[in-house]
Amino acid sequence: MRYPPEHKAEIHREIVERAAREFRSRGAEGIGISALMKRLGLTHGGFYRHFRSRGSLFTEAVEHGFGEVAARLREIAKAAPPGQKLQQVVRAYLSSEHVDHPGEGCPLAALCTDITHLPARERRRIERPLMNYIDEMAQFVKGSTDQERRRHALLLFSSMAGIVSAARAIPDQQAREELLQGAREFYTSHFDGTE
Amino acid sequence: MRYPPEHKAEIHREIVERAAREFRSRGAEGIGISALMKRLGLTHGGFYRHFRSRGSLFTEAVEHGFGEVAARLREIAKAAPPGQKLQQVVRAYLSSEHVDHPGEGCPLAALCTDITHLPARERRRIERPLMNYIDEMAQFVKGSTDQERRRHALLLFSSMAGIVSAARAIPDQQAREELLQGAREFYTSHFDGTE
DNA sequence: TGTACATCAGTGAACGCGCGTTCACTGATGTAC
DNA sequence: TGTACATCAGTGAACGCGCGTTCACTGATGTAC
Repeated sequence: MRYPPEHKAEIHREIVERAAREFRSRGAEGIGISALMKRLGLTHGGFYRHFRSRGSLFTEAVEHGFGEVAARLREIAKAAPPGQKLQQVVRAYLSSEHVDHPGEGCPLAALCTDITHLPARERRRIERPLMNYIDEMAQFVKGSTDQERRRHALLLFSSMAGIVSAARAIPDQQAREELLQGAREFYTSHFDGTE
Repeated sequence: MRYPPEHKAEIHREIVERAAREFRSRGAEGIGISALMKRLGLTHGGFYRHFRSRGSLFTEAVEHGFGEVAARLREIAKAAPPGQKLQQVVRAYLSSEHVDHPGEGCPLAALCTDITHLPARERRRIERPLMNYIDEMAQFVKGSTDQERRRHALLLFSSMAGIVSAARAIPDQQAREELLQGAREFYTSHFDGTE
């Protein structure tokens, strides 16, 4: 079959979006090419018209995930009353919503250990989108210079990713909610640069 | 061959110790039964005299890992001058030593996402050793009641696990060291209960 | 004391399965003439 | 305008491989008599 000229790019994007969701919620080994393509109504054979390999898709999916989360948090900050931008961002990040829906959440929280085990080449591809994400968040974080704000943002988001990961690992609902609640208070009071 | 009566328990322990190391440094899917047994000078067939399944070993290895790290940090606190216990513990946890040697480090930092994807039954088995670890660390953490210290300890160690994971994901050595340095200062100054 | 048998950690071939990847083929549409 | 051919995303069978798991067998030592 012949497809319209924009068709290929669209399918490519659909695969990446779906993969970004599935990898975050099930882990890097949690879904195969065949199952992934089936979810888009396609078969596995066509996959290699779009990607060099499964690993390449994983990297691209992680990159996409960082962009997606940055965009979401950007909107939340935009909609927040002045002086409450960081508070709202931290609340969204440390929400049980985020803990319960890894598929739409931060790749750092959902895939950090998988990223760690990536070949160096792939890991370097991820570095820039990660740093763009952090740099964008830096504007809401306290600090007297841009550099200091960036350092604080990396510290804050690495820590919060740890909180979200740990919350997901804790089966007890109450302990989980307590951790999130405590963390929200702690991080909003120590990193706010917008008040 | 017939082996001395304590032989089986010894081999069992050796497998768990080695698995705890390999899983932490390579991830839950990073090593197979065959390669693991070979590293102990054994063959894969005998594995099932010791464990019901690979998954069961993984859980046991994680449990072992928590005990191991708790013991190491306990010794560090013990050896620290009074008033510097938490500081030393945080320094050890947030050291580049820890970042560079996941195999001997905290399972929360090395395997959090793998733990998240465990079947509920296995995840619950891990809960107690994790909480024992946290509870033991709680004595060094600020707070006016035991409960508050425990809540702070969970917050602190989840956050620090996130820092260590993120540091491992960051290829740039300088950015990594900067993150660790900043985090050491931040967490020692905000959670110390021994000064 | 000697003999026959039981035990059981360990061995390594074999099995089954899933997965990433390849490849010959399809078929609707675009292009050349 | 019509005909022959090229294009290329997608299909699904097939391949190769690794891995978890099983199982018949080994053989040193313990136990029963």
